[in-house]
Amino acid sequence: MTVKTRFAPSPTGYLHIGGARTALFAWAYARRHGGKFVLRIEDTDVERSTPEAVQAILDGMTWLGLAHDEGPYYQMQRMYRYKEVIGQMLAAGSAYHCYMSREELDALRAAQEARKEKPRYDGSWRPEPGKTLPVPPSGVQPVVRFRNPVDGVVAWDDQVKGRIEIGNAELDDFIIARADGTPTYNFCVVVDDWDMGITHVIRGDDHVNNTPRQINLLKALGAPVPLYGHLSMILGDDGTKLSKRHGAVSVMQYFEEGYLPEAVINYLARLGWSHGDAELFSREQFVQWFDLDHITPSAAQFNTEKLRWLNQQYIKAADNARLAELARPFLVRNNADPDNGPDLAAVVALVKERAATVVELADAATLFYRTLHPAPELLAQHVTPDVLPALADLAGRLEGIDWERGAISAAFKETLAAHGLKMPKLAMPVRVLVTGETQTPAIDATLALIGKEKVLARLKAAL
RNA sequence: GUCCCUAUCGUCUAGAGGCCUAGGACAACACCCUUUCACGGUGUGAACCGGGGUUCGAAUCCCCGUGGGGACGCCA
Repeated sequence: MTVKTRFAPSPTGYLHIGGARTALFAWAYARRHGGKFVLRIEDTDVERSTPEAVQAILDGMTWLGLAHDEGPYYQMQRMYRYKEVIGQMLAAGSAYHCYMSREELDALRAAQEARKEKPRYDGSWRPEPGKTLPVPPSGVQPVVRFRNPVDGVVAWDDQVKGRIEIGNAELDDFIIARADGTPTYNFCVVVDDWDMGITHVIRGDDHVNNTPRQINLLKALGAPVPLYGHLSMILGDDGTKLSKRHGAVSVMQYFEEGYLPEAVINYLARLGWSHGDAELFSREQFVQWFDLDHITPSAAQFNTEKLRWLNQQYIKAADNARLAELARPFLVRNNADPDNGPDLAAVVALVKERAATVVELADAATLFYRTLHPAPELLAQHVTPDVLPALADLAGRLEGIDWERGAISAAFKETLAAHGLKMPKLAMPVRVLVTGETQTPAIDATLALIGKEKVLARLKAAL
């Protein structure tokens, strides 16, 4: 049997971090077993589904590198199939028309809640042997309900949570087609998973309660029941449910904040899954290791600090030319022109050890492309009158050398020796004068990249 | 309210009855390295929710509490 998994988002918003992890796990499972990964867009909620959201989900998956082998399928394009199956179920008696109005239903639920009961449909229109059904009111479009078994339990061995059993007594006859004829979620999922030959349903655990209904439906249809694995939810940094408040709405936001997709993948993989003590591993390694047995059944809290650390590890290891291209737009945003100054890849090589994100990388690179004027208090603090002679001496020595790091370093050391100073005493004022900052890479390497002319001009301006 | 799931350092987690005086990682703190800031290195503090069982032995199995989460839609 070929493994087939699917990711089935509803296009009502962006691909958020929880959805991304679900997609990652479903993708990895298919890859791990040489199977297929299906993308299915569940757009039957016409009110809330948008083409923009579909695109956003596609973009997010692409950025993360989660390619699907089949699809995307769109449920709205499969209406003919759902209607066909509903017709069959009606004919077979496993589904029936229900004429209870919304108002009646609301009243029923309200009464049940008042009695502290679990709100559920009471089966008024459910056909039973020897039971006389009410007369269908005229002018009312009926919904179609599934005739759920009354007795027994539905059980499955959840691939992450273990065995789960739910009594049929807890379930009611849920609606599979609305009054306007459109099918509902639980029904479409079942028909799709069946038609598409899905073998492993890996999804969020908010679907645990839907699973028994879907299994009953599958059985009524004579369809095979796939294996289910329910992933617990991801909580925000503050331990509460993820929402817009946490700024983690869309995975693309991580792109905008300067995270590398491989870092996000690595982080997400470790959130709720583990392989011994392994923390830092490639996508390929992840696919080789991934299994359902080591998924944590409880909810996990998102930790931006750790994501940052991982991202930093990936930035340090990343190719300079690639990082340069990624940083370029952020440099431009900083009003720096990356084409007017030292080679960006060389700058990136120098600053990447002190950047946790591409944004920070660009920020650190900015001083190489823009004249930054030091704040007066920095000048007052570092460029004190007693270092002026040493600075003048240094400027003189720099003027006569070949402009490369080793020679610059030598000029510093000679100046230090001549004036009996320690490195920071001289390097800090130079740093402030030339870059406008107190935090830069090693001063000799920094000066080497900025260029002789600019360095000398800025130094002399202070003397 | 009913049903379902869940519970190890602040956080992510290792742990499948003895290998656990509970391991790793992020974060914190200290020290080292050092040309500022970082990086890197070394080290320290930090957890099995509570109570009952089962067992020679329980973080691991069972039960009951408690905390957290989810579901109970003509949403998905």
